[in-house]
Amino acid sequence: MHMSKSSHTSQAQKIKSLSAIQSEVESINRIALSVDCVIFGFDENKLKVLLIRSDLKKFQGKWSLLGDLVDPAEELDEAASRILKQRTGLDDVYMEQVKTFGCLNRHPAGRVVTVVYYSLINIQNHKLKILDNELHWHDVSEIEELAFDHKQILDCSYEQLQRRVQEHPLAFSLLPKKFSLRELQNVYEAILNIKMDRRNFRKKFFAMDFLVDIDEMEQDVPHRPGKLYNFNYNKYEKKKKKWVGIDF
Amino acid sequence: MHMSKSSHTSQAQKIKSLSAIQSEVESINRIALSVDCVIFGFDENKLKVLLIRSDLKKFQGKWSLLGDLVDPAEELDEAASRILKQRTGLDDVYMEQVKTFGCLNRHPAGRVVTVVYYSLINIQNHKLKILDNELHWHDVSEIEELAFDHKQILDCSYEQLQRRVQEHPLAFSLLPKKFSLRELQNVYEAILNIKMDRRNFRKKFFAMDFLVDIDEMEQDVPHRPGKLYNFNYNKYEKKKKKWVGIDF
DNA sequence: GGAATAATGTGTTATTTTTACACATTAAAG
DNA sequence: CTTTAATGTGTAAAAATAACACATTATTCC
Repeated sequence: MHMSKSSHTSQAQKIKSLSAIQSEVESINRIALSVDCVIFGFDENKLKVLLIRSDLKKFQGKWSLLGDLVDPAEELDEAASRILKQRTGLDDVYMEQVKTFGCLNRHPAGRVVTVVYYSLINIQNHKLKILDNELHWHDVSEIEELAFDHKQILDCSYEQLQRRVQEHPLAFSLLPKKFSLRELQNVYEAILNIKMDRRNFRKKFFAMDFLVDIDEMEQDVPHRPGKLYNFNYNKYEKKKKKWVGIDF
Repeated sequence: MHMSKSSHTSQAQKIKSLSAIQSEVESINRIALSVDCVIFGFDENKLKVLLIRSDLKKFQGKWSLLGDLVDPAEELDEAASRILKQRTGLDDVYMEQVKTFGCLNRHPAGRVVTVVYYSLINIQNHKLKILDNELHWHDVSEIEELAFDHKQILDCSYEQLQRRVQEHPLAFSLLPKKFSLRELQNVYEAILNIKMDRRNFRKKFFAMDFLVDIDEMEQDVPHRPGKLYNFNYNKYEKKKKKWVGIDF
């Protein structure tokens, strides 16, 4: 970053002392910064997102993403983890920065720039431990309105998830460690909102060779049980693809 | 965004007045916010990036991206445009947000969170109008060290460009309106750092059917001149692909 | 002006990847 | 024991990608 405003006149080198910059940084040029978390889960064959009732009068009754102000002494990633932990009791989940939203009027309390993260959670393994403000899971496909600009944030995060899930092994973060191929396919179908051919889907994943047959079967399913698999992250890290190809 | 810190005890609905939030937003919780611009260009068959000498004593002699603090009354995108305009005189260029970097110690003057944008510029059409602080183009492949965390920011932006250029018609922003197929291929080869088959490349682009043969030839080239083409953005917008496919 | 040079322009074949599609098997439910 | 509903498996057609060579044209250099 480069802090001086150019004068447009001289081509000379301009040097500033650290203290000159510090006064700019410490002065009026500061802005409230928040982190918002879009927490995705998968249940009943649907993609879900975790919402609370907005605790702001202006948006009373509206649903809202989970967020909080960033402390000036706090890393962004840590703020995201903290919010997740504080609001849900959950820990150690997949997380990825999406984008930063900074519209002047996005927050009624004044200028608040927000850095958005999305998380992927396996709902079965991580039962919510805190339920303040009616915290619970909503179908992504049924959300029409949210507090603030959160609908726009959700849409953007969902689109990023759709893009990323096709090129990276994210789907497994939404499933238990042991899963059947049908469950895996259900995740893809829910996220991408398409139907896939079962045989081709199986062929594709077996060809990738990242699934480990753990020699167990589904339990307590109301139909013929399928085999269970693990995803082998080590193997993936070793042989993951280098892209290349133009396609638009 | 949701601002209260959860107490972890009650499951009741908690409501805050706007003024309560405002005091949080206006108080100590504010952070200096900057925008940094990674400005890519293409020249001599190489991908270039625009750098200045850091104007900060601590990094004297080091090269730096173009950036500035964001004014609390300024949109993020506008800050990025302003920086570009102020430092280079350039206007109306392709721009995309990359990511936000917020490490506690990334700036010697204290906590400065920076939102990174990259831009794509056609160097021929946009001659630099301001040359303060030795502003000029550097080969991306030859950059080894930069001020602040700017090397990391550059790497991240370059990787995003590599990913995006394969799925979106970005390459044309680096070229003049009229370009030859060879120039187009050179852009891809430079960005992706690979060699491509000339015949297959042509076949691919003709099949896409977004190139318009403008019935002109290259001028003043030291070899047989090639035909010139435009990119038809309208046609692209109409028939652009919806992805779908799992591949990692 | 003619020969040498260097890049443009073009088609076909082999390979790989993707898609489409049907039937026997197994366990649970009634 | 019969019915039901899901699992598990292979092949053939179609599409996309990769590999590959030669004639043409303008420039450059004698």
